[in-house]
Amino acid sequence: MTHLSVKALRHYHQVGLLEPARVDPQTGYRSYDTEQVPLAQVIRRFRDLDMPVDQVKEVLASPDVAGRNAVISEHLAQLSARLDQTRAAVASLRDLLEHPDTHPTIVHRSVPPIPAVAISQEVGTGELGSWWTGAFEELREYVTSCHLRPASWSGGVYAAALFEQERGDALVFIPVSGVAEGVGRVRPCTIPAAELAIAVHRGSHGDIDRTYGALGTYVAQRALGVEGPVREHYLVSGLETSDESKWQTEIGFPIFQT
Amino acid sequence: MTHLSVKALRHYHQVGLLEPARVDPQTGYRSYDTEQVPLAQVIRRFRDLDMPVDQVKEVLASPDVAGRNAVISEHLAQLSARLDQTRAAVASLRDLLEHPDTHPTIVHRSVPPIPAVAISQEVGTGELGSWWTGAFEELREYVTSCHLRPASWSGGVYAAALFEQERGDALVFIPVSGVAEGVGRVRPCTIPAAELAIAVHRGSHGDIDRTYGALGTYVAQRALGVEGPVREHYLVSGLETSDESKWQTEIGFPIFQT
DNA sequence: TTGCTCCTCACGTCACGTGAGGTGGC
DNA sequence: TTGCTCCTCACGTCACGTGAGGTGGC
Repeated sequence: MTHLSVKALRHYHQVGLLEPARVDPQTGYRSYDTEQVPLAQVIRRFRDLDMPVDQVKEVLASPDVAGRNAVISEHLAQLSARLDQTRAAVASLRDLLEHPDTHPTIVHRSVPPIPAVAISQEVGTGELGSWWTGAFEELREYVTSCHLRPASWSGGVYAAALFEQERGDALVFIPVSGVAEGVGRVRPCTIPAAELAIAVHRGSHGDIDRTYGALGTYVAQRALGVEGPVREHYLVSGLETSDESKWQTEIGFPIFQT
Repeated sequence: MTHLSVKALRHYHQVGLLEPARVDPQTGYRSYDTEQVPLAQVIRRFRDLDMPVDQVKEVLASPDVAGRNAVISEHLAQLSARLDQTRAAVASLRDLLEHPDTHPTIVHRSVPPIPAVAISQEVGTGELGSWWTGAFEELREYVTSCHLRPASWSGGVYAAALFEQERGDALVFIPVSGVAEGVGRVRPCTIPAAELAIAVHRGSHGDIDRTYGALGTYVAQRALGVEGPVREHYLVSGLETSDESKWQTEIGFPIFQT
């Protein structure tokens, strides 16, 4: 009747998602009422949308329609985001296979210490995107409210662990001078001086690994050492335009002669 | 450089997807060459598209571009199919929440034995869709090549195990008379007589469970017994139009008085 | 000598599917 | 008495992530 398998029904019983109307105490046989059919159908649809069982329970438990719709909308937004990501991955794969030998120009640059305001935190790669957006929103609000003028490009500083362990220290900053104290998560700081090997990545961050790979190959082949976190400067980013093909990201590997 | 985590690299080593260029026999330390970076980037993209590791191995192992592209295309087709399915599930969920009390009209009908040509097999629900399409293509080809005229609607007969155990006997048929022997998978047979409770499902098969649920509720509330496989008749189906909203499927539960 | 990095197990994740082995009711 | 259906464990799936515990090289 519901196109749920027997195994699924047993599982839903076990996790408390859909309880049988009666369970025979002698034999353990499960019985359901016809009134449970619509509920089962709703559950099946949520599961078809890959909504986790716990989240389905939440939706069914929330008594008000508003709260229920919020959970549903959030899940649909996640589906839509995954869809965008898939589309980007397809484009990125196609580009990689069609133009395998695209190499960016790499230059060396000494950067001095930069006074800035920054937000930093240990984050996982999964949440990095939303953290990045939220942090820059807060930074910009702070800079605007203090009538400060950015002295240069916004940037980020990312620990190696973030890439290697999927979790590590991230810091985003806007260069400004003369700030004594911060507000909220915003803190004044100085981005340390560094010797950088730099390349500009154009386009979506979905294939930013190509430029990372080119830089890494460059320093490995020249027997340069890499020490410290990677630096990024956002020449054009999601803060300016949602057209990802216009994005430009400067990537800097901190190097030293070995 | 590749945005693959250390854990992922170790895993890819273990399953033989990406072997380190050198492994120190003393310490077990893995070393990679810069030439492996592009390969790692391709792997990352396939995995971003949820291509199973074994399939990625297949793609990378296939020496000719044609075979490689075939595997890729097949995977992209699967992605696209899943996307359609998701879209359908969203529409189906919305419809269920907005119109929870839609009930089809249910009638009783005695059907006589029907001579037909059929293809039958034990199948899983996962492969049912493509099996169905392929089987009907073969049946139609047979009917056309023998200059037979269908005597009524095409149909299907589905064992309960197919719904309850995700795997069971399925049979699809085209009613024709006077066939002595089959070709390929096609076999002449007689669809047995039955007493049916019938409802017509309109629209995509994505929410055909609603009509199944309505029929099941109907027979349960009238204390009718259900015995034998479910019957479907395809009044309008994917064989006639790809516009799923136009589909009409007659569903018959075989009943008896208790 | 002390961190740091790399390593190897072993186990957890998530929603069931897959058997194995057993029992009640017709 | 014989199938049939329902049950309960226990384990497998898939691609890693998460610790625990240990070691080599600077």
